[in-house]
Order: sequence, then C-alpha cells, then structure tokens
Amino acid sequence: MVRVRFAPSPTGSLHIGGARTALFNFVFARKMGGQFILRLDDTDRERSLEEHEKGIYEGLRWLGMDWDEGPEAGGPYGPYRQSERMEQHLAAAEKLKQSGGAYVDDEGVLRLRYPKTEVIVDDIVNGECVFKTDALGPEPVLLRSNGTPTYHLASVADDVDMKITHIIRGADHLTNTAKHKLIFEALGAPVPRFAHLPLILGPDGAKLSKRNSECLTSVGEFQASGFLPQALNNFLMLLGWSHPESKEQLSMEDSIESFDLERVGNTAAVFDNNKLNFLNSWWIRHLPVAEAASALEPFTGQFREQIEARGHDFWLEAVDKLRDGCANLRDAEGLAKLLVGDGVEVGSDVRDALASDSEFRAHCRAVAPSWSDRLEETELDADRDTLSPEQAKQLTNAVKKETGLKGKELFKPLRAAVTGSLSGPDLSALLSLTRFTELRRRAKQFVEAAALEN
RNA sequence: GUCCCCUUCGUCUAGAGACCUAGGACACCGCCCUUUCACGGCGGUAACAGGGGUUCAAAUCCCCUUGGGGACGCCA
Repeated sequence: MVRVRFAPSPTGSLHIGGARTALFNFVFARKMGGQFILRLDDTDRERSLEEHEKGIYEGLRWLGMDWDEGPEAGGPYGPYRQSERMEQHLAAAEKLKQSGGAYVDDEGVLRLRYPKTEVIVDDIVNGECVFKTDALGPEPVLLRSNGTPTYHLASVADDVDMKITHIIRGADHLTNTAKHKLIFEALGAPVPRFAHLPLILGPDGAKLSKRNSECLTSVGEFQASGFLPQALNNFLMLLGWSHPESKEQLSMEDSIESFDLERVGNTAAVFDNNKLNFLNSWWIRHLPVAEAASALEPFTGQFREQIEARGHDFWLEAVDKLRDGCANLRDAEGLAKLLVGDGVEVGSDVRDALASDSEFRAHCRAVAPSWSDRLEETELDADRDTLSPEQAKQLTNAVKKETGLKGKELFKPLRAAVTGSLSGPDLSALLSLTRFTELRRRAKQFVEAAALEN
C-alpha cells in the first residue's frame, strides 16, 4: 500500500512550490490507490502560526486535494501535528542513543552519528546520488539543548511511525535525504523510496521565492488574482512532468489517470506566466458553464449586486456567450460593467483613434448618430427590457444600410458606442444582454464624444 | 569554498543509440475563418552549451570544460 505525505511547515502561506509538491504526492497516491497524508511539520514553535495552518488547508482544498489522514481529519497514525508528537520523537531519540546511532556531544545536544563514509540515495527522479558523509556538513542535531526534537528527527520518526512508503519532496531536500536515510537505518526501519522534484525557478532563474516580485508565489495570491484552481493545477502538473501522449490541457482526473513518477524530469523549471495565463483562459472557456459562472461571479466587484439583481439565468447566459472575452477571472468586473454599468466612459484607445485616425472619426460620426436614432425609434415589447437577438441584428443592419459601412468600419464605431472601447467581448451577444435604456444612454454619450474630438 | 544535481527553441517539454531534416505546447509573426472582439484552423521564426571519446550509427552512453541551480543551522 502506497502511503505518501505532504508535510508543510505552517510558518508561511502555502507556497506555489509546496502546492506542486502536494499535488504530485496527491496525484501519485490517487493513481496508486494509496493514501495521501497531511502532516504539519511545526516543530519550530516560534514561527508556526495557526493562521498559516488554516491557509494550508484552504489552499489545498481550493486546488481540489483532499487527504486521507491529517491534523483535523485524524487517522490511525495520529496525531498529525509534529508538535503533538514529542513523545514519539523522544522515544526515537532514545532508541538512537541506545543503538549508538546518535550521541550527546560536548554541548549537550543529541547528534546523529555518521556510521560510514558514504551514503547512496537511490532517487526515483535523479537516480543514484552518492554523498560522502564528510561533505554533508556537521552531524545533524537531533535534539536541541532544550530537549526538543529538530526537523530531522521528527520528520524521520514520523515517516517511520506513519508507515510512509514514498517521500516526494523538492530537490532542495536531496542532501537532507542522505542524512535522513542514515536515521532510518539507525532506527532499524525500512527506508522509503525517494523522489526529489526539480525546483521551480523564478523568471530570474533563481529559486522561486516571495522576494521574486515578478510573479506571484502563494496559492492565495493566485486565487485572489483571478486564477482557476484547474489552471494552476494543470500548470503545476506540466512543470517537471509531461503527459505520455503530450496532452496539455489536463484535469485532475486526467493527471491522476496518467501520472507516473518515472516520467518526472529532473531539470529545474522556470515559472512561465504566459503558459499559466493561457491555461487559465482555456479553463475559463472550457469549464461547464455553471462552474465558470460561479467562478467568475465573485470577481464582478462593484457590479456584483446589480448582476445578482438581474438573476441567475441572466448571468449564466452572459457567461455562456461572453466568457471568451475573459482570460482571467478578474476580467469579470469589466464584463459586468459592460453588462450593467451606468454609462460607459470613452476609453483612451477610442479617444486616441478619434484624434489620430480621420477615417475612424468619420465612421464614428456616421455610425453613432445613426445607431442612436435607430435605438430611439425602437419600441421594446412590454415584457422585456433588452433587445431580442433578432432586433439587435435588425438594428445593426439598419445602421449598415444607412451608413453604407460594413465589417470593421461598421463594428468598430458601433463597439465604441456600446462599450466605449475598441475591443471586448462579442458585440451581438452584448446587445441583447445589456438593458435597452442603457444602450440608448451610451449611444447618446458617444455621439457627443465623437462630435467633440478633432 | 566544499558537496550534490542539472544543461534540447525565449519558456515548459518530447526524446531510453539508427524512426531526428529534432516533435508538441506557450509566447511572437503571417494568412484563413469571422459584418465586430475573441475562439478556432493553417503556416513561419526559433534549440540538442562546448570539446573529446565509445559505436557501423549519439540529442541519447562515458570523460572534461562552461553555464545554471541546490545544499552545507540547536529553520523546516
């Protein structure tokens, strides 16, 4: 039975690198029909915070991972907070002291004894890595002078007690693993299999950290910045692993189905915002409409109430027809503004075009009044407050006929008159979703704006 | 500094000796589709770090160099 664990320290928010480690553990466990265990490595009592613990739970859940055993979930090998496992750690320390695997040094701390000059770590990802113990640094401290266990002791003791079969973690732990392997052996415990995942590098080529301001680093930040969990998972899966048939858009199910630790690469990967953005927009477009709608809705910002007031069906229809225009969930606010905003200011792109492009200006001066007039002439059916798609088409055709313009020459000014911008979501859908009175108001505003510019 | 790991298009990667004239994806550029914006389709630019071996044959195996990253805490 495969048993893997994700063992973050609640000393900060869930980091993107941690999320990737968790994801690979999770996907591997599910693929193998094994167990995924969440353990909190909070032996650093000073820096471990409960808010971070909560943040880790939330981040993992948001990404769609659940765990079989963990601090609040419980399980047969608990507790799952290291700070609550002091007894077990001390027992392991005692065992090591008895067996000679560790010794108390001059300063009174318990240290691991390097029993040989060479350790070979047989890693699933990196192959055999040979370490000379004298290059590993001083023999690691297992119990501090205040008697508390360090990470090295606690981690290994818990992995033994929790019957962990595979340790999947970042490549920055490779040298720790050499030390840990010695502890497993000194404890007389079976040594788990190891897989060290290549590190994620920032755009500058250095290990991704909060300091790297060029991109986001915590899961919460990605969530707040309009990324779908599906997109982040998909992106993370593709960092260091590839689908056997080169499939690029992967749901969690796809990843689980085809995951194989043997296919994990061993070269560090640079975080590529372009790809994440692409996957985000892909998932926004390909999620079931209802899911996309509920993901987009919280991002409608100041227009949220008005959107809600128009009803759930309205929002579903709007998302169905207009989500192509959203590359990021944050774009929902702009979309909502187009849908329910009171008036629309003429954007700088349109102003620039009006000022510099005489043809465009001429087209606007032809289209805008015509459009406004058509709207004024139109009577809505009593039971509705928006144009029907057919009416919308009739109106644009009428403007086309009157101005003799077609294609971009017609639609660019028309778009400006409806949205105040040169680009945006599908115009015809917008025309039948925006309130008719609002269309009239915007048209009038734009007639004036177009007339002013020279 | 010492040790460990790594080095294929700008980026993520495929590639387990002959299938490689090196494939895909993102980004970028062009064309097509589109009465608009996108989406989509098609095409283009672009890589085996360098040098030595081994082999009939090397991106693939070995060695050296270069470059990058990581680790060397009574942090985890």
